[in-house]
Amino acid sequence: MLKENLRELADCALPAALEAMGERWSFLILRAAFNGLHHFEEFQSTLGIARNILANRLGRLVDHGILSREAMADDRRKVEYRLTQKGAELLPAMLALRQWGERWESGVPSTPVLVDERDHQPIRAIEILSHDGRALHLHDLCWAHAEDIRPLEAVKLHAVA
Amino acid sequence: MLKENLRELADCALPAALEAMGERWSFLILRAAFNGLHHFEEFQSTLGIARNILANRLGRLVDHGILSREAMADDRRKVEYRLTQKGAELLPAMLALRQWGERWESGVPSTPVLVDERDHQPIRAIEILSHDGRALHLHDLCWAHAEDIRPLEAVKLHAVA
DNA sequence: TCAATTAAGTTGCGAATCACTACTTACCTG
DNA sequence: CAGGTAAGTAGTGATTCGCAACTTAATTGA
Repeated sequence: MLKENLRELADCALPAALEAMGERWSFLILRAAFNGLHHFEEFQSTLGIARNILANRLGRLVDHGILSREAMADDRRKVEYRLTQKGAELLPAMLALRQWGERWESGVPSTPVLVDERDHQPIRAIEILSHDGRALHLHDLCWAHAEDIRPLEAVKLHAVA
Repeated sequence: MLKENLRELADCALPAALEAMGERWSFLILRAAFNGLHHFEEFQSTLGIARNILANRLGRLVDHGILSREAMADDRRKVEYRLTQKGAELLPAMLALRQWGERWESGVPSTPVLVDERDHQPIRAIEILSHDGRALHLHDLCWAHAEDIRPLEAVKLHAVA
C-alpha cells in the first residue's frame, strides 16, 4: 500500500521543485529553451507571453540556476539565456509530462518526435524502473525509511553466501 | 542539434498537459492522492490549502478525468476522490520532478523513499532511454518527422538480410 | 553623423485569481 | 432532537496576470 505517515508528507522535494518550476509559464519557457531558443524576443514571439511576465519568469529561472543569463559579446543589446546542467536535467520530467499529454490529452504523438540521434528511432516512453530494470507501476511500489533499506551489496552477498 | 522548426513548436502535447496539471496546487494534490488520501478534509488539513481553492482544483482534476469523485455508500456526507488510470499515469512525471528537486533543490533524498515492493530496493532514477535501453541525454537527441522514421521492424529485417 | 531600428526590458492599469475566514447544507450519532 | 462532521460556498482584501505603451541602450543605414 502506498501510504506514508502523514507527518512525513511534507518532507518531500516536490514542493521545492514546484517552487522553481510550478509557475504557469515556466515549463513552456523551458520547452522553448530545449528547442534552441536563447533570446527574449524569440521566447516572446514564439510563446505569445506578455513581456512583463516573460521578464519575471526568465529572472526567476535564472535566480534558481535553471537558466544562465549572459550579455553577448558581439552585440551587447542581446542577452543569451542558456540551460544550465540543472535546467537540462528537467528534460525527463518535461518529457514525462509531454508523453502523458500525448497519451491522454491530445491523443496522438506530437510531430516532430524526439528520436535517438544515433539510429533515429523514437525514445522509449518514460517509466519507473526497479534497480534491476523491471517496469514498476503504482501497485508495485511502497514507501520505506532510508535506514530500513538493506544496501544492495548486502543483499547480493547474502544471496551468494 | 535539438532544434525543431519553430512553426511546429506549438504542435506539442505539453500545453495540453499543463492545461490539466499546470495550476499551482494540482501536483501537490496529486501527490497527496498517490499517498492514499481520498477525502476533502484530508487534503485540506494535510496540504493547508484554502478550502475554496481545494474545491476548485478537485473539481478541475475530476473534470479532466484525473480523479474520480464518488459519494460513499456507508456515509453519504463523505465523497471519495480516487486516481483514475489517467491520473495514476502521472506518477512518472511526478517522480521525475521530485527526483530533480532532491538532486538540485533539497539536496538530499527525501525520506521515506519509494521502493520496489518486491525487494524493497529503491527505484532507479527516471531517465530517458533509447528503444534498446541506452540512457540518453540532451546531446544524444534530435527531432524527426513521424513520416521519416523507418519502423524498427524494417531496420531489423534489413540488418538480418 | 544622426535618424531609424532592434533588443530587452519597465510601467500603468483593469481583470482575474488567490488565500483567509466565516457561513451553509446535508448527513450521521448519541 | 442536540451536537458534531463532511464538503463545500460566499465575502473580502491582497496578489498576480495580461495587455499595451513607454524607456533605455546599442546598432545599422543613408
